[in-house]
Amino acid sequence: MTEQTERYDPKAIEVKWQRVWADERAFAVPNPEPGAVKDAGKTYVLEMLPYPSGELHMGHALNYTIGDVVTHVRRRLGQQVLRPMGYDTFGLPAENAAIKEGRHPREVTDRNIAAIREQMRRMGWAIDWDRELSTADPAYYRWTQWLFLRFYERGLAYRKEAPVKWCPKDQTVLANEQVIDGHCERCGAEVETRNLTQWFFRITDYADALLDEMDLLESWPERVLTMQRNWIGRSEGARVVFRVGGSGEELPVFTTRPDTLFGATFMVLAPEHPLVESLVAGSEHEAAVREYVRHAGSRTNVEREQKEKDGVPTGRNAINPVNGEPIPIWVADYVLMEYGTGAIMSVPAHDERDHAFAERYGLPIVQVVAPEGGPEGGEEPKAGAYVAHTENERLLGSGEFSGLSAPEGKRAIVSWLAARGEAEATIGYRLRDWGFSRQRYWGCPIPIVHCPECGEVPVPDDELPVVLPELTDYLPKGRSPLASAEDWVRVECPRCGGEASRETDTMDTFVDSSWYYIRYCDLANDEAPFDREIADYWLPVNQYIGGIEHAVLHLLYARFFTKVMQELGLVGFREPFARLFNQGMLHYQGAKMSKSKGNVVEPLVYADRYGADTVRTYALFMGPAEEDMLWQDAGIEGVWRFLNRLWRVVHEQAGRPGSAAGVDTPLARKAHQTIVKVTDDINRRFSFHTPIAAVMELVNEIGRSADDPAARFAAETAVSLIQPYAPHIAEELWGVLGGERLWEEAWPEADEAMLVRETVEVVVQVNGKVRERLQVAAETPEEELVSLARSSERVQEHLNGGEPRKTIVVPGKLVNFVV
RNA sequence: GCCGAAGUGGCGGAACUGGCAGACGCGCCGGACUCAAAAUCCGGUUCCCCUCGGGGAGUGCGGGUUCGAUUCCCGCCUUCGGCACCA
Repeated sequence: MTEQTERYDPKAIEVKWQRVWADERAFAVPNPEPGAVKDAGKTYVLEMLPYPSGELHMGHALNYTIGDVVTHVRRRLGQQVLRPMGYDTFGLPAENAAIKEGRHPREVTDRNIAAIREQMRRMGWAIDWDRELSTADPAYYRWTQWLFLRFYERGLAYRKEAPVKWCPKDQTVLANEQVIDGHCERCGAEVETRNLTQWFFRITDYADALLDEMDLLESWPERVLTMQRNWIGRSEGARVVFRVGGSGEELPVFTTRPDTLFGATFMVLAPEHPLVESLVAGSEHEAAVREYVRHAGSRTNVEREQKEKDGVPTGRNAINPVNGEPIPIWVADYVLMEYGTGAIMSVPAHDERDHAFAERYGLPIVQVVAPEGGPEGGEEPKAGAYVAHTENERLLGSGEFSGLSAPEGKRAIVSWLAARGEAEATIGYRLRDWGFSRQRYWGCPIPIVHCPECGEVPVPDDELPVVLPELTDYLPKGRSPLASAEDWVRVECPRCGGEASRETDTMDTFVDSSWYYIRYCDLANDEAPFDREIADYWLPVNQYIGGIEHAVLHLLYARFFTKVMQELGLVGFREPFARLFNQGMLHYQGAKMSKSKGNVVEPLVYADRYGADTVRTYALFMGPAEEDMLWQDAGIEGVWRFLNRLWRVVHEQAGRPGSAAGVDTPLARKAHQTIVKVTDDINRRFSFHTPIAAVMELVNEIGRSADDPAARFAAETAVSLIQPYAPHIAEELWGVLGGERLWEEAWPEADEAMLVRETVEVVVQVNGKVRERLQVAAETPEEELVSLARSSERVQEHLNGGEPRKTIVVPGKLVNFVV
């Protein structure tokens, strides 16, 4: 063997094997025959698809390498693994990238997709390249539009005027989920609230299903479920009807604390509340209220939250239904029109915000609930006492309800009022309908025609897709760029044939990605988005992998879409992703790795230097993949050295006879233990970094005991186990050892016989202090164990020749003499 | 404020069911090879004390359970993440 062939040259071998995999379509998997029974042997492994807004960054490398390890291991365990790839082409990320370059988004995304595809091949990921899609492909978005029409028919997609979030920089409406702390998720600009006519999906109808059906999920990170629960924000309470004094007009409020109704001392309306104007019309308060409402409207959401609470009185009263008492009605912008009814009953003794407001304006504070052991029933609560809500509170000063516990009080008061038609138990949600229309060019057109005669008319299915017109000037202008494509906009009304115009807003990119995971199953279908039988065969996705940033975006939307598709009879499952894995964020040079911070690490730069195998292995060796990880340039060197060591060790063993059958040496045992450890870590614990350490340990051991009769077997084991991480070098070394097509070899199984421990270690203590450790036969009987332990010199020394007062024996683990 | 996660060497991190804390890697120290260097290989590396046999302390802090706790329980502290004028 020459010096040349012995040097590890990742570039050469990686190109070589990637070509083999491409030529053989090594990771393609066929669809089932019609009528095929879904069996346990199928697996769908999916990673969130990339935006083609740039090139691959290390976050992608981590994401897709996790999926790759899962894919390889499951394939080698004999499963049929579907593992496709696509591009989330439409949307702001890609369009903004195109604007920056001054080119057309189609051109930029086509180029980026080509680059990303090439980079993915260079990373050697085991992708079924026959199943590749782009959401901006008319053959794909035709079905996005088709699905929209099905939602529309059911009233689940609708248009209305509503206060919506507007990003002044990106010049488009955003979904609530795309607003982070009052700022645009993409560009960071502070968002405004505008009243606009927009398209919405009725996701709020599915709030309970989205919560309750979390039970159907096999394994999702708790933090994602918590985030979704928080986002949906279900709270049980009651709608209670107050009436305006004098007019008797109804003024319903939503409250989660009906037990405190007797403590309501004033009422507050949001400035946007429709009744505000009529309440003050013609009164001495009119001018001041109008001025307040106007001023509140000009404040940004952030200002509204940060300032001290302020408000103005209307001079009118509301009648508290529990006791008929009149309480003043105020207008204040700490009450939000979007939540509940836009009006609240204020209980300053039991709500922090109401308390602050009451203090400022000298409004009465009446305590009506107290913790158990606090003030007794009849006792007058101290004026100004503010009591925070706790679990075991009792009602006081609440008429006939005094003495009840808070939960009992809630139920009793609500049913008492409900009997008079003045209250009903209701549930409030934080979740709003998903506003999905965008005033941007680069998105899926909404297949609706506006006709002066017929109103909104859906585009007939057979006219789909409504193709996005090619515009040279597509820049955002605050209104939809599509409106300037006059020839495209002008259209015959599908219903009456009269002159009509197309909808010019486009869909949010999250609509495109809400169903892509099903399209992969049946990519070529041009009669339906997918065949139900095929979809039901592959889905739900067995293992979904992606970043935490989509916890309340994509992951919530996709769950919603799936539920609707199931109700439409399109699929037979309610949840799209059975198991979810969120990889952590990467940190580098003291900050989260991100483009904006300019500290991104590009996988291909490192792949050029060390090879893709080193990058892949290091990406997972950094630490637990579900936690944030620190990229260290020195760390990747360690993996590079490991692969070189593996290379050398295997070549040393290549000339030796292969079999390990019947060989029982320390190294053979080590190899078997490593198999168990690696298999267990990947399959049971879903841990990807410790297996690498285990293989490193094995390789070190082989290097130290190259003459062990099992050394060659141990080397084979190491190659086989590292294959999911470093498939190219593993393939090459497998060849050196005389094998071929390792990617199709069975995953190694440990020989049970090698793992039986004939001896166990027993800890011997005197008075709880460890004095000796004995290796004894596993089946040593108790008495023998005790006498063995007692005969130890070191133990006798501490027993001082005396008899132990007590002896504790845990077979196989411990003998403790208590003196 | 509410909810969730996490605190282990100089660093990233191991430790499965309560049983030798610090696997593996980085860094550092020493050695081999070399004219020399790089690369590679071998050994050492939690801290303190030491008569070089060993002894003591140690997994954020304080308690508890246990023969035995990084692991289980109670109470704190700190950090990170999510939600938050949501009534």
